[in-house]
Amino acid sequence: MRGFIASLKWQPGLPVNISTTSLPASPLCFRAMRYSRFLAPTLRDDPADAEVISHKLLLRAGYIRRVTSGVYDFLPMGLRVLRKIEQIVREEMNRAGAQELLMPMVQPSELWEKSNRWEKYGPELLRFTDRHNHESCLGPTHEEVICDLVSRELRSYKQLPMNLYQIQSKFRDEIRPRFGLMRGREFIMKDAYSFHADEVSLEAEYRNMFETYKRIFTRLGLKFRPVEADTGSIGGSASHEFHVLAESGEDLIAHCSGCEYAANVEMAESSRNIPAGEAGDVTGVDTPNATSAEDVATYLKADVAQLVKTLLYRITGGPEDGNIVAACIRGDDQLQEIKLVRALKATSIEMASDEEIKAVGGVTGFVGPVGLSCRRLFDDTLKNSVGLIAGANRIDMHITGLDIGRDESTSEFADLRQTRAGDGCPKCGNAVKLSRGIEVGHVFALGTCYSEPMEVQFQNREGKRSTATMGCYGIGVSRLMAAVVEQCNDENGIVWPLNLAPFQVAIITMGKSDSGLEASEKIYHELLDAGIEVLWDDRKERPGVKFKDAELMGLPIHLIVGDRGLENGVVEVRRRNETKEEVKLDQILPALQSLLGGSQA
RNA sequence: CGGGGUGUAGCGCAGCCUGGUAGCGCAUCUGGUUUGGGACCAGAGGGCCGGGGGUUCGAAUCCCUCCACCCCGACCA
Repeated sequence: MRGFIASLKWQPGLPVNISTTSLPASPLCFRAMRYSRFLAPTLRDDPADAEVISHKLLLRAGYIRRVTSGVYDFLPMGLRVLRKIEQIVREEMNRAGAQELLMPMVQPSELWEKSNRWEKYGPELLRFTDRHNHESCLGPTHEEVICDLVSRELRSYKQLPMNLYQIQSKFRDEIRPRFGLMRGREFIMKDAYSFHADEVSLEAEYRNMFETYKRIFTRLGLKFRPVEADTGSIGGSASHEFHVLAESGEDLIAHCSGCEYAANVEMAESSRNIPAGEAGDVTGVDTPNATSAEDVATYLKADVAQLVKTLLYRITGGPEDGNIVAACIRGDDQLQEIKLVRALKATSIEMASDEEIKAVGGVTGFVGPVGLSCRRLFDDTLKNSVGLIAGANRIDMHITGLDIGRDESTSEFADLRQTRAGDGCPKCGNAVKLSRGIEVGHVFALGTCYSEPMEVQFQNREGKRSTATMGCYGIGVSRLMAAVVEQCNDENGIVWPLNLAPFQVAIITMGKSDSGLEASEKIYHELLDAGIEVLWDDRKERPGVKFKDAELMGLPIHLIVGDRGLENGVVEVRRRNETKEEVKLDQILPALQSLLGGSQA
């Protein structure tokens, strides 16, 4: 080793000529895509801790490896796919007129204090101090940094609108990371931020991004659906999520069978059949041990929908901070907690304890709206209803004949129930369906909620200082990789679409003779020269092993070079699990180019 | 945060109940036979049995404690 080190010479003063036209070949460069030299370790068994198909397959096929909870390595093949997804996103963002930049992952606490999020953002924000005892965090998102940047550079309305984006790693210390790349703590995201002089301009850009997202997800070959989304605690005027439809999705979305309406169940509105109750006087009835809505309905031989479920929550944030609030819905409905949070302008809610229930006059198991000392909200479907049944706030008792409009002077109504499959669409009345979705994109008209505190100001047409209006637009790039696999797989492994595959072609060399290897190497170089991405499986493995691996990895085109075909001067070209044909040796390139659509070279 | 579960070789697991210093399959390495759908034979390497503490002559095994990871729940008066 010592002699080797001495042989590495640097002579100062000598000009270094680096020719870009005739690069000397590194000893490794022609080996790079030979499987025998390539880091793509496949596993025969499913790793025990992988639950969803994309997690299993990406691990087994050698795309990713786990480093720690919610944090992954992208191996060479994984990175190749990631780059392709990024490139599609990048091309479409650029086409839409956005400019790429790169912001830091480490952010100073000052910026977050300025936006008031240092306090508001929960434990998801990973905070730390540096050696100077300076408080910092890992960026879960970049509104603060972009606002800081733009506020320094923005002077005139003439500079607006502008849309800046980056493709960068984010860190969110999720409560429960799971499903591999689907919900990681560290993940790669494309985030764009637009700045505008007025609402009209923001709306135009929102629409522009909406269309851009449709293009992106279409190019990625995904079955997706834009859905109306909760604007969250941030406020803002409009928000859409883009969901990839998949069984493993963590979100529930409601979509109409008759029109375009689609919304996250966190906010989906819908109509339901409201049973006609019979009016009567409020009467107490004994309901021994009947606490659940179903039990009470059965016991009283009544329709569950005529029951009023009264749920008590402890509220955090907003005007009701620290208070207990009652939410009333029909017995056969479920409370959509996000709707309650929104109705109360709260940040979070939690079910009240037995002591808290008691403190506001309730009796656990027999809580009803009548007689509670706390604020009460009723679901819209309870308006104008008569003959309702509710808890009596006395042990083993309910009341019948309740008419909220008649019996309650200070009744507040809001949409609190969760949409159910079969409910009526709020737009057209047709039946609503529920599907699972993976949220892969989110567009958001923010308004001035960040630009105001961050002082993103400019001089307007009238010469006065004005605050910029903002939009933000995110795409989960690494999550997309998992989402694609969720949709594109079969019993043998991943089935990448051509434009996302890490390699378009796998050369599978079989047989024992040297002629197979020689022919393969020739083809390998021919394809490389033609700009085709190819992984040459030159390993000394049996054919079955090579077929299985190529299929597991999801490579779209397999070129099988074997002695049997070579004797006749042909190789076999297969599309994964589809057609196969024999192609003469000198026709390989044109055959592949036609399969690849001619655009890949 | 709460509840449940699992940590033993790169991956998948057995051994633990009933203590005696570690095993199986796949993968890896060597040699040979094979070669169009996850081969076979022979041999080999690889493990502070998640960490720490305790009980014991002796701990993967029993006890305590910490940690990591996975699953479920945040569905309800």
